[in-house]
Amino acid sequence: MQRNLAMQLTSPKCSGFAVPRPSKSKSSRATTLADVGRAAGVSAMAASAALNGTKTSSRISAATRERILKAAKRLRYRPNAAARALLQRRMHTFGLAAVLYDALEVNHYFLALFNGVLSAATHHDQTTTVFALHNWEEDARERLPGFCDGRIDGLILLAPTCDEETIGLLPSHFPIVTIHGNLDYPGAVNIECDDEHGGFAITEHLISQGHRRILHLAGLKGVRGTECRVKGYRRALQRHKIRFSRSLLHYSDFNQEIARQATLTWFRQNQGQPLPDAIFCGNDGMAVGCMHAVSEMGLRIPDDISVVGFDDTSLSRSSVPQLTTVKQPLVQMGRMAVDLLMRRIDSNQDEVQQVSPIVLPIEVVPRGTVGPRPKQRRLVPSIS
Amino acid sequence: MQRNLAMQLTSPKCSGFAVPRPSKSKSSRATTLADVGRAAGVSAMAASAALNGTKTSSRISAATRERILKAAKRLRYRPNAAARALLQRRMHTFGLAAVLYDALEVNHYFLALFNGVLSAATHHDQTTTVFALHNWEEDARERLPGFCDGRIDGLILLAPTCDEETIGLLPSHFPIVTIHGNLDYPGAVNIECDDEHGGFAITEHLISQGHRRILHLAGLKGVRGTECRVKGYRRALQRHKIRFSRSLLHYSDFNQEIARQATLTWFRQNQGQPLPDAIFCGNDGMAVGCMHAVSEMGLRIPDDISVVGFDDTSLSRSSVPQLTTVKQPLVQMGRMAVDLLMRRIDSNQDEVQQVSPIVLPIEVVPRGTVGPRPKQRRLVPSIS
DNA sequence: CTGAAAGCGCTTACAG
DNA sequence: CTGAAAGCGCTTACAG
Repeated sequence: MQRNLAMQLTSPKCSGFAVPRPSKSKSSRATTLADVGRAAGVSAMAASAALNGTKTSSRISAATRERILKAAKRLRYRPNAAARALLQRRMHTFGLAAVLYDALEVNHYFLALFNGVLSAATHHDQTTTVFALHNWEEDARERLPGFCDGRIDGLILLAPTCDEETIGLLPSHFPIVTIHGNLDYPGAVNIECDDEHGGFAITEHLISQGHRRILHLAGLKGVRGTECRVKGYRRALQRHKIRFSRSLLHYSDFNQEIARQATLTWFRQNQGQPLPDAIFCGNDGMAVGCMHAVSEMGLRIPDDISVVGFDDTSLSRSSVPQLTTVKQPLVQMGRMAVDLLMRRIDSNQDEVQQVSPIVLPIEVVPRGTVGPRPKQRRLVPSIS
Repeated sequence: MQRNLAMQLTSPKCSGFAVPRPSKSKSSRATTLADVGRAAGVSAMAASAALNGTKTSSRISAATRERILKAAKRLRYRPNAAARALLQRRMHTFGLAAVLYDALEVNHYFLALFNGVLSAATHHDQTTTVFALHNWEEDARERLPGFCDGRIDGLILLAPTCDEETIGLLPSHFPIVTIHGNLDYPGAVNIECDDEHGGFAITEHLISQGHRRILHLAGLKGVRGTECRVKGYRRALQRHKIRFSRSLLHYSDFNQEIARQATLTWFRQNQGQPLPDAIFCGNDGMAVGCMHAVSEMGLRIPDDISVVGFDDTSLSRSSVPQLTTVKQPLVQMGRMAVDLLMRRIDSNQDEVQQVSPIVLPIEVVPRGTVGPRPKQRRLVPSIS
């Protein structure tokens, strides 16, 4: 019991036991400021001043400074990051926490955001530490707080299903930015895109091609992004006087294989009904799964049926034919998350600055999976 | 001049200037061991002993220890990572350096390895810091050594084109593992897979389906992986008494769009020649680009022509039809890199332990893009 | 068996 | 204008 508590409290990395100091011999020890000073015949402090170019450096003569710089270069001196961090309370590193399913589409989505995050991090001279969580429930609650132990200065959460309790466990005032957060966490900025408008625009795009019987294969029920897209879908139907049919809204999950199965299931349940003109999928990975299912049933895309996705991840350009989809500016969102986080880290964390959530615009990207509405009405074929 | 040198020497994160200590008020300062001790009415050292469960903890009475644990929990105490690192010379973090093109296929390849790296890192209670490089030349040489300043305990390099000079710039004895390294760097373990056999096996697979006129759209010339695959391709032809034709070996690059263009170029240059039975592409992304080109020319896969890739990244399962390819155990390679690195970190770095490179087996994965050799001989169509 | 001190590597504020 | 000291938060070896 007491043991357990101790385990909980200590950082996971030492598993409750103090790690013995490794016996490194001199040869493998990194060069220190003292080494540089010794080599240049000055104190460590003088070396520090010369190398950092602080105002105190003015007192070091040009000749001495040159000697110091030369020694530092020769010895390949690098200021120790841990020592600096201890002093400055800054690791110049932030964390990126995400649940990385094995599933494709989450990866593609992650990859795009990650590109943005990394490029902005490099720009700010920060490094990025990735925390791969198993889920946003127990695992996040158990491990996330432990990461906020000085190894990172702030945290970006890809938090589609993160709840308020989890956020509450983190140190108060810890700089946090969420992307596609499921809630507006107090004190955290959220970045998302206009999902409702995305659902609206892509549905309207399909309607503009003559489609009227549009199946929406939606993402995971209850997730904010899913519900907003459904809302947009329904608004577009209403706007164009198409009656919403409950049988044309089918919830599934953001996963290629699950979406493939869900498509087959829907077709099985609706045998003999009129074939949908088009299928609007919750994201690109789902659309690819849906395309596989449609193709298995002997239907051609876009001749027999149109299919669209959401996100505009790299998947949409690798499918054959390429996928018509809704572009979320994912790379930009990743960059923005870093910029916002940097601002929060630099600012005084005590002034509670409630920033309103950032909502980015979306854009329909027409590619090859949408065609005109088929002339000939067909029924849903029976599945062997 | 002197300024420049100073800039070079200081860590990039502070850009040559000392960062002023941020004035954090007490409220946002993290709980320290002293705080815990004070709350429990003992010294910081006693608190440390109780929380760490070291042998010295035996001297702390059960009641006192419980008081300390309670205080620590109440105050949400987390041992400061920087302070620990300073003492232990361990950040419990390693770096993963890679050039992350915007191009698709490198990302897919990276993603698979990254999954393996992250899962093994979690298993070892380590965290992973990602260093995104622009290239393996100037950028790697300039920035990589600066990362070895104590913020990471070791480095995994995805180094397809890294040269020996770059490795030489890193601190000697710094634990390094390379994946698909282009050279055997002294002191670094390299992990790769049996590319030669992969090229051989997939070519033989095509031959077994009756194909004889096999175009090899190879990856970037000069990269070890590329050349090994070419070698395997040629060995398979030879084994089956098919004369190698220089016109059927076309070097390109590991990039979807470049491969698409290269395919079109090859077809343009070979108009009127017999159509290849099959195309063996340097990796999956190239295969997808090739599929797009082939499809643009009005040819069907696999009825008119077969296409195969290499790697078995997630791309191969998202194309329609799904791609026949060669499986590299990328996730496993990522895991293995971490395991090896951990062993190097834990071991005494002074004993130069030259480990022989690790070569993993490959496996042909038959999917939907390979069919029997078309009965009817066709010629390369002309491109509009 | 317990407490005070030393030290990891660095920088800053403070004596000389 | 320069040098020695203090301190970031922690742990370990060493006096009492």
